[in-house]
Amino acid sequence: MKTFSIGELARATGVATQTIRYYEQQGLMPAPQRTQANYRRYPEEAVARLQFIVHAKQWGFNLEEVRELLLLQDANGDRAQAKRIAGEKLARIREQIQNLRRVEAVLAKTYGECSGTGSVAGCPIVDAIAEQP
Amino acid sequence: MKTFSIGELARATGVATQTIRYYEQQGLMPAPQRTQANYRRYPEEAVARLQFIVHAKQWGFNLEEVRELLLLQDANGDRAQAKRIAGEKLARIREQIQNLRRVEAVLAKTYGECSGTGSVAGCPIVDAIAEQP
DNA sequence: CTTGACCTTCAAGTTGACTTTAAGGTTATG
DNA sequence: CATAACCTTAAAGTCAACTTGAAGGTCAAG
Repeated sequence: MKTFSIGELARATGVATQTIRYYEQQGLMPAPQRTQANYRRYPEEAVARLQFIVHAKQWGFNLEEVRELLLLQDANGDRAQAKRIAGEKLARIREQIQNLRRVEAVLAKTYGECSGTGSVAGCPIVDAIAEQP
Repeated sequence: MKTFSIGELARATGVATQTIRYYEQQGLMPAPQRTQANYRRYPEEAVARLQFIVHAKQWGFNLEEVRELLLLQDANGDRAQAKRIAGEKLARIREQIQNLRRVEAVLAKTYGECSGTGSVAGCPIVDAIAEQP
């Protein structure tokens, strides 16, 4: 079974070596075995785990949330907990979408109304922001 | 015409006094006149300006963007610039919405599929995150 | 005339997620 | 055997947008 130095792991995943050490320090990546020279030696699973972290981050989970998900996996935790975490995240995502859509609607409307010529005084975009959101 | 101490301005807008000073330092609020005792004295317009900042932030503009909008107003800049700033913001907001919707769709789907019982191994939510996003 | 609520400045601390720096040890290649 | 490309640690720096703290000046009420 292939093992990886931290640099190889970095190249395999696109995550900087310092960031991998940071994840270890933050308890997201388990401390790997060391060589005689005290170099980190990662097993193949480390690639998948690191990729899981990268993916979860791309999904908008922050490191704290990623840690929770990983802990569940490590502890072979129950699915109810994973579902709870995902449910909370889903609620937050939906809230964010609502907020952004409200902004988008008004911005798109005023953007269309704005002539794009003349002084900013009376500009529908600027006026919309000045009013209550 | 009524004038305001920094504390009164803070109470009128819900913005902490230190934050008002910070906005001044960052060039968002103009430096107001001072009393003999070197206390800040704000004119009534300061309330509207500070509220504009608060609203723009609630709209998701960051301080840099708010500064741009305020500069336009101060300079009585042309509407084309305001339209450009708003257009850029609109594009970013739409991108954010797209991303969030993608996440929401998969999360909602897997959330529905997840039984909520049993071990996390094979949980559709966790599996979805482990795969490419 | 003192107490407490204000106000002042400047500097440092906070949060999250890193990145950079410093100062050194190791290993592969020519 | 030298040199470049690795690796190690601990600590400090970065960013945005504040917040907190220290050390002190001012003002209104009782």
